[in-house]
Amino acid sequence: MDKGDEPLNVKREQLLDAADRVVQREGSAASMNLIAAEAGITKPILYRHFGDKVGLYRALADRHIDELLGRLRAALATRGGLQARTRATVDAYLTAVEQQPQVYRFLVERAAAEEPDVRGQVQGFVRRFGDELAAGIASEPQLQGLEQERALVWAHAIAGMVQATGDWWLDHPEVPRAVVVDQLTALLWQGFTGVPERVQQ
Amino acid sequence: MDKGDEPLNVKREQLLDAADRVVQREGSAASMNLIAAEAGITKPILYRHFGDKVGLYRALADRHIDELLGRLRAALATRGGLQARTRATVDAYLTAVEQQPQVYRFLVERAAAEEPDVRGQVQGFVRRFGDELAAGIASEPQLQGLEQERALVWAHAIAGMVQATGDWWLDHPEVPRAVVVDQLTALLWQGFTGVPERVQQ
DNA sequence: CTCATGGTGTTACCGTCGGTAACGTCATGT
DNA sequence: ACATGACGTTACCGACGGTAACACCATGAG
Repeated sequence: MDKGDEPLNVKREQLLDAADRVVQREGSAASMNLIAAEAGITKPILYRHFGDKVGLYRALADRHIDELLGRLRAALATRGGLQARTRATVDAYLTAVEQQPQVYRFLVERAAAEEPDVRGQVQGFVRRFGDELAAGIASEPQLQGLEQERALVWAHAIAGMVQATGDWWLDHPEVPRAVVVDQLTALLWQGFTGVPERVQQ
Repeated sequence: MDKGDEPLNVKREQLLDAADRVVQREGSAASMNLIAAEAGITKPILYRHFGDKVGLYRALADRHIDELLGRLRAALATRGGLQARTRATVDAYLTAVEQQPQVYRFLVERAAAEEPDVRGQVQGFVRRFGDELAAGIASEPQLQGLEQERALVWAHAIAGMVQATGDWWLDHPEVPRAVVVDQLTALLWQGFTGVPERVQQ
């Protein structure tokens, strides 16, 4: 569903652009009125295009999610061993956090928490990342021993782990990204087993 | 701070009890009016006691957080090897999720997302769990090789991992808790290293 | 006895939010 | 000429978070 009619979605994209600007500027104070004003119009048009607020938020989130998910997919599909690809994926995620913190916050906080009632519908960004990751893990040659259930649990665990670390890192920018990536990769790779020796950075 | 004046906090606790009931019953639709009505009073009294909405939410969250954090601390301090204690802690967390899903949702969704502006103040539940965990990891005899920075990153990573898995599990109750616990422990313990063999459940 | 204090409670109001009804305008193609 | 439909408006609604103003007791001190 939601294919892409050519003439209709022109305006729609403009509205989303405006909404994006407001979110970027106002953060969580982005209201329908503000967004409409930014777009140079008034509320009802917004509602005709997106139904309601979560509709707009979802549309807004989908754009970024699709792009970020694409980057993560690409990182996961690079050449190299599983460890290197794990590292690349984690790095891609944290790079996104670093480059657009406001957008990132919107994705994990608003788009996820704004719809606690319609649960099961959009699931927020991390959830989609987790589902995606589960498929990746399940089809990983090196991990063929995994039963599907484990792949699911692990995928969502890993997604949440990277997300929480990203959140924490937002408030601790003094730690270089490479360090965080290294430590996450190490944890993912060896867990507590490989603990005493220093990470080979 | 926030010690505990004896006569004053009697009413306060009653109000928090009422708020608790509303949150349990209404979920995210818990408004100040509803809470006041549940307590048999009107809004302004609520505001005199808690300042504003996030004040109430914080007081409400703190009760549960303190209790849950206590249980996690206890699990982390049981006798046994690090692995067994890791498992116990993960299990304690997921047990809380299982027993009071509504409260748990409130802790991670509302209390965390309700105050995106006052960031750095309460930080939500998972954040506090992460900080606590960092101290635990740092003082762990078996993990003395860890630099402090790594302990921090790992702690928040692990906290987020368990939290995200808990969230996911809320929507997949068909998976037994023990299975989730086992798989999380395995991931934490060995990471991808120990992957091909089945978990010894 | 009086009177200030401080906690408990109320009603009535404010601005803002998400959302909608009703009404116009202006191209388009038949 | 006329229906269609997208684009746009103003004006309104109920509910929310939050506050001002006022009232009702107890207490204890002068």
